[in-house]
Amino acid sequence: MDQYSQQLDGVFQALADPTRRAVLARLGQGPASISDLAKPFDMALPSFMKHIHFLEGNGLIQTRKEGRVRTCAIEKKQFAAVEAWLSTQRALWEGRTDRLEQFVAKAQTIRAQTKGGST
Amino acid sequence: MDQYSQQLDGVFQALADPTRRAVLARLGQGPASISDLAKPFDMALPSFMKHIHFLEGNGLIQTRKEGRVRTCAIEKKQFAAVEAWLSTQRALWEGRTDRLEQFVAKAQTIRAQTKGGST
DNA sequence: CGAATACTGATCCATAAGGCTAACTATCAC
DNA sequence: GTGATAGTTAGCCTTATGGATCAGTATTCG
Repeated sequence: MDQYSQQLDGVFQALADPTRRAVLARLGQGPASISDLAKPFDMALPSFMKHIHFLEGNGLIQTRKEGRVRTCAIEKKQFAAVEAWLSTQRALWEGRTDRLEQFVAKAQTIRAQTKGGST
Repeated sequence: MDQYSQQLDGVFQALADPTRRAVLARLGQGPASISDLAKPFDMALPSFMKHIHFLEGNGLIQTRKEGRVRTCAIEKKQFAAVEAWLSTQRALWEGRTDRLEQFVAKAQTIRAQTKGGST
C-alpha cells in the first residue's frame, strides 16, 4: 500500500503551515465553528477556508454543518501516522532494525522512486 | 521565540516529500555519499541535490565534503521538535492543559496571526 | 597531463500553494 | 420578506516547489 506514503505527504504538509497548526492547537481544546476559528487570523475568510479544507482533506479534522454553522473538530487518528513514521525512523537509527522495520524502510525507498511513475 | 514555529514549518515541509523521507530512512541506517543516496531515485542529480539542500537547510541532516565526495548523515535533533509539537498537541486534547501547555497553545495561535505581519 | 568521477551552478519550466476580491447561497432574527 | 450572519464559489495573482538540462569545477586515476 503506497497510500501510506501519500498519506504522510498530506499530513506533513498540513502540519507545515503555522495557520493550520494553530487551528489544530485550538481544536485540541474542543470543537469550534469556522468563523470562530478564523477570528484570530488576519486573513480573508475564503483564504482561511482553504486551510480548513486542507486539514479536512487530509483527515486532520472533521467538520459538519448544522444550519448555517459548520463546526470543526480535531481528528486524532492521523496523528498516529506521524508517530508511526517517527517510531520507524527512531527504530532505524537505534539499530533496532528487526525484519519488519527494515522492510518498511526499504519499502519507503522503493516507493519514492515509483511515485512519479504510473496512473 | 517565533523561530520555533518557523522551525516546525521547515521540518514538517521537509518531511512532506517522499524522496526526502526515503533519504532520511536510508540515512537512518548510516551515512552515505550523495551519489550513493541518489542511486535509487529516477531523478537528475541536480534535482536530487535540492532535496539534500532542503534537508540540510532545515537541520534534518548534516553533510561534509572530503575530496570530491560529500557524505551525508542524519541529524536527530530536529526530530525532537516534531515530537515536542506532537506532545503539546496530545496534551491539549487529553485535557492535561496545565499552565505551560496552554500558554504554548495560545502562543501558537497568536504567532500565526503575527507571521505575515511585520518586517 | 588527460580522462573519468562526483558534485555544483545557473537557468528554465509547469504546477501547486497561499493569499485576495467579488459575488452568491443559505439560515436565522425581526 | 428584509436584513444581518455564516459560509461558499469562482476567479485572479504572486511566489514557492520539484523537476529538467547544460555547462562548469574539483578530485582522483592511469
